[in-house]
Amino acid sequence: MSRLIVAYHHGDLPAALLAAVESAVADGGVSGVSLRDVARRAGVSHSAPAHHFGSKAGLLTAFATAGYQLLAESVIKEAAASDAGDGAAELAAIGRGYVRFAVGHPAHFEVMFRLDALDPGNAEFTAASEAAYGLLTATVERCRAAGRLHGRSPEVVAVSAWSLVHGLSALWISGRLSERIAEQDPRRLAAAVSDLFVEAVLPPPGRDASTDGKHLHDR
Amino acid sequence: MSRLIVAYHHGDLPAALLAAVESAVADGGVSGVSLRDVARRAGVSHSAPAHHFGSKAGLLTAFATAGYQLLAESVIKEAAASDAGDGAAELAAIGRGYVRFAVGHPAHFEVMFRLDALDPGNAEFTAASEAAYGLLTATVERCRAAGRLHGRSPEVVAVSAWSLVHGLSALWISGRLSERIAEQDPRRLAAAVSDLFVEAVLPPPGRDASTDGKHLHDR
DNA sequence: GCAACGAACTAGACACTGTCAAGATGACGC
DNA sequence: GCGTCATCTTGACAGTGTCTAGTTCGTTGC
Repeated sequence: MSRLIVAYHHGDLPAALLAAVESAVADGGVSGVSLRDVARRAGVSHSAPAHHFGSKAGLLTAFATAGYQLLAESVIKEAAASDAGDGAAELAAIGRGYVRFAVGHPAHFEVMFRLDALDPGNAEFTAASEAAYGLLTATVERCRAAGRLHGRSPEVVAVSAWSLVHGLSALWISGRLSERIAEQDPRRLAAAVSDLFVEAVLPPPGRDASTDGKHLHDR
Repeated sequence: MSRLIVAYHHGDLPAALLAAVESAVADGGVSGVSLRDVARRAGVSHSAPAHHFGSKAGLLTAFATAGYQLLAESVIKEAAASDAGDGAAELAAIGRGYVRFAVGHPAHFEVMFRLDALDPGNAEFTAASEAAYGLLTATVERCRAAGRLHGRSPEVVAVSAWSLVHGLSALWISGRLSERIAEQDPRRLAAAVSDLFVEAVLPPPGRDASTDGKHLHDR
């Protein structure tokens, strides 16, 4: 009851507006989103969104923040399903989870990296994005502790891993990838790419450098 | 002389408009670009851009097409500077060239992947993008012929390589990367990431699978 | 030399956008 | 009951993309 302080008129307009953003992005891309269209989809007046989110950038930032939370959920879920080990399998799971999120929530993904359309100073937004990135760095650190990095810089490995899955997701979403590649299931493609990375870059600890990842081939 | 058929009034308005797009994107991002602002920067009336490019999407598509041509130039230049071999060094050079382009022409790069703001059916655009992608697949094919792929799918290797450099570029441009990483020179970061990939994924041909990339470490 | 032509560009209008200021509505504490 | 205040509406403003109709001015045919 006291939870509904904010909800007498409409029900939960902020949530309804965020849902309207999703369908608007799905219909016409981020550049096709307008506050007035979002308002129309939610059945309210044209300036209701600005009242709750301040501006168009504020609305999109809130949507992007929700996206980072969904991303973290997807990554955690996928990592939990993998066998806990020295972090390497978990890193591949993070990659799969990242792409799974991007493909499952293309509208969120698209908005999350449109920084020029967002409010970059928003505290909740940066916190959500920091939290998601922390999942990656923590896992890379576990790989390092387990001797999986073979002397490589954890920073370079983390950036490479992030770039790989981010690039794959972005290219897939943009449609530029599906025109060219035979593998039409993005999740299987993500799994193949993630496994390739982990297997090649993070083979089980050998003597000094990467020595043998051969027994990982048989998946 | 006869080359200037198109140029009696202004000089070369299409080129001037494309240059105006670049500065407009640099100032306010893609979402800050307006046809009227571009026209103002070029010193012409508000509807002159539409006359030459049809629409806003047409103008941005022409700008993105020029971007793909610049990308191909940058990649070719960087690859030519590397010692021609079995393709592996060339692949790393392509990665460096890709990021060098993205960092050197952030406005073009930003527009090139904003497919929802472009005219996807434009023939010159798709031709330019195909040509750029062909440089990558040809190099991966040379690696395969040289036994550098160790039985991996050329398609997966090509997509991984592209995703890696594209993701790195996109994250760098978005500003999300520079907040977190100590290495502040994107070209050195690109070189480190490209070398990591080539060294780990495409070690010199060994017995069967990736066996030893150790002697490549000392660069 | 000179008109007809056509490409390059301008000027005006339209519906649409984001944002702001002011007003209306209705649930809540007292 | 009644003031209070967050929720939401209404109306206005400058700015936008695109369309139509006009104007300017080299080039070409004669």
